[in-house]
Amino acid sequence: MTVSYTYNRVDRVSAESREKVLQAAAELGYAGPDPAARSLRYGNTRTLGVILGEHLTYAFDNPQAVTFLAGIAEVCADRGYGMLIVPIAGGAEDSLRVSEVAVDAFIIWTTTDDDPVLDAVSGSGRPAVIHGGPVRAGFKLVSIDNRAAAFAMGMKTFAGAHRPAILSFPLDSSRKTVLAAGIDPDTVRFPVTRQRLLGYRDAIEALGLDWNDVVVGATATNNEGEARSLAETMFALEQPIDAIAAMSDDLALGVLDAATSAQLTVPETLSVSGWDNSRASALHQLSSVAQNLRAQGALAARLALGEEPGLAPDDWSVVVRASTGEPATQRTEHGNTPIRRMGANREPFVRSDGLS
Amino acid sequence: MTVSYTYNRVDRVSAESREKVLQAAAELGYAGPDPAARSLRYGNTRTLGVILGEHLTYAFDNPQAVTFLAGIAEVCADRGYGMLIVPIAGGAEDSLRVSEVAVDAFIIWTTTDDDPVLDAVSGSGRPAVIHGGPVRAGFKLVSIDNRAAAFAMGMKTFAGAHRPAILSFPLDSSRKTVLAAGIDPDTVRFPVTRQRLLGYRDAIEALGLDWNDVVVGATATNNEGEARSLAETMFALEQPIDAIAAMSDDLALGVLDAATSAQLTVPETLSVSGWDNSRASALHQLSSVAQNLRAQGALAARLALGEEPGLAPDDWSVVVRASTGEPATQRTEHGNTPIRRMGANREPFVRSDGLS
DNA sequence: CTGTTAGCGCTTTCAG
DNA sequence: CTGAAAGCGCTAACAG
Repeated sequence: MTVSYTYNRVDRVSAESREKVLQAAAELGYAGPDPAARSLRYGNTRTLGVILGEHLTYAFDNPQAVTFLAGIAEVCADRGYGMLIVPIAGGAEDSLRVSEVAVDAFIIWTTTDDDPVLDAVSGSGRPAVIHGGPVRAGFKLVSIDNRAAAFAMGMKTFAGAHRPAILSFPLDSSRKTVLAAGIDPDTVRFPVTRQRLLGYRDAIEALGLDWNDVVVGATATNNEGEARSLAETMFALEQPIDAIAAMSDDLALGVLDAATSAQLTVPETLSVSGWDNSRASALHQLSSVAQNLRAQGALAARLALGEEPGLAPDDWSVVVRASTGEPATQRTEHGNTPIRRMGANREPFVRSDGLS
Repeated sequence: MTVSYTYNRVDRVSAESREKVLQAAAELGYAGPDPAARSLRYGNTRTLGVILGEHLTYAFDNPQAVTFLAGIAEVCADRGYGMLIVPIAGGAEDSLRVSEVAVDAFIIWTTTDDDPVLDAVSGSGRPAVIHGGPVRAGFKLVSIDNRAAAFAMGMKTFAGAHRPAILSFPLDSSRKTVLAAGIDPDTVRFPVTRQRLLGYRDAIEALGLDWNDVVVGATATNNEGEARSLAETMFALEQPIDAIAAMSDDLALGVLDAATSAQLTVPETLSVSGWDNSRASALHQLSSVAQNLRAQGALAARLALGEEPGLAPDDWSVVVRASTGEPATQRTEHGNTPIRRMGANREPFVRSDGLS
């Protein structure tokens, strides 16, 4: 039939025939080429698959993940690619769903080292870009150097402290709330969390403190309320905590709230820092690690599409505000770590090995 | 080949053959059935298409849209459906993209009455659910009664005011910033915005005020900073504004900020209300219209999947806090409007006609 | 400019 | 339990 040409090669069909075809289509209720048949024929789907954590719906509650998604969406909208959110629900059927999804490539929001979904992605044979970690053969990685950033922020947060503590994301998939000292970072299966713990430990040791004395509180979710109650527990310890580095601004805000209730002055009796430089962190004069998750999302999308982006998005920086005792609005740039260099000749913001 | 059975009807193939097939697959690098071919054969894709406003990336910056998405995601994760975000970029090619996308049904985040994307969805012949509006033959609608809710909140916000004003979403797709009196709501092409303006006008008239005196400020984006500067202009008018109903909490927070700078006391000299009952609205004692966008997202997804949900999500309510001059934390339930009744026999939270 | 043919990879009869 | 054949709807290549 000429009908295919009518829809695809407008120039290779006479206006007359074209009109006839369109008319017939209208009568028959034909809605144009079927996309599924098309992608079978073409061998591609013009769709990117996005895999969001252990359960899809957690991700939408997480402003960082949403920002990352916005970056992917930007590139997809520009290139005309669909963005297919894969229905991950934390069950055994997740792997099946990954292999049953019609996409050209995958983008994965950071997950545990041993998430079976990663095997399913490998098994699908399609290109994959992972954000944050874990590092995997065949997967491209988009990530800041979380360890270096945590180290830099740890140095600010813990400077002068005697009883430092860390407020962490969950340490394993059980997501149990934990409060303990001397946690071994290497036992943590979430690579981003692990790298940050390692970075904080680096700072503790650089400051001459003992890691085994450092209390780590891990919340079940990235939730301000939970952070507040953990902080309250920390303030009630025999030797009360005097510095807390939190892995998100939400957690840090919970700490600030608890500090207000406990009438602790920040930063004099308590130094606090967060992560991701949210609007709220600026509002509350909270020192925070800044990174451009939107740019990272866009980068991940470009890599997934097989583009070779020459320009890297900004790397991380430490934004120092009043909560860690330095003059407000001072901004210290970092990122010239051994792993990722800034400046004219900086390396591309991509790694496919070794970070973990 | 027996290979298909290996993957689909595990019971109809001997363990031995199955093993052989799997082994061969591994050697040949066969990654399992191709999803595109599968959906061609099955005639369905197990994927829901989501269309987000005039440009995809705006939506991710809009916490309300994100909450709605979370609701869709919840249902998709549960049912094993993919959630395909259609790459809408505000150009002529958007319609093409809609028809080229392999999905079983569409969910549309509210857009203008005449958005051509809607025609493309109609033309695709696939089921569609629209959130907020516009109302269209063949599309299911999930929406609160924005007019009734705006009326109820208008009555609280404008009570006792002499110079009321409204802070609105854009009035047309040009998204120009506007500040004018006596706007005719019926000229506004965004149905949600139109309904809310109509509701506020109903309140103005019920309070014996003149709509032609009511200043309407429309921001280009849902942005606190822009709201602040519009509010500042309003405060500098010959007869300064003494009540502002805003269509989002973000806008209302900008007003509160401007009020603080202008040393206006809230609610004594300025009454303010917002919309969507965000965390920040509670924090700042801002009266706000509450609706459960997450439940609406979930409902939209169930409808798109052809389910007939018996239970409707909660309807809207007016949450009165200190910013409109009533005792804090008092909560007035509404929703028993002519259009959508609450209570034991309430109508399903779905309409497919007439709201606009 | 138009019509025919083959085949993308799969699953589902239907026979063996 | 396994094999063969047909066809989902499309498009690229080739002939007319």
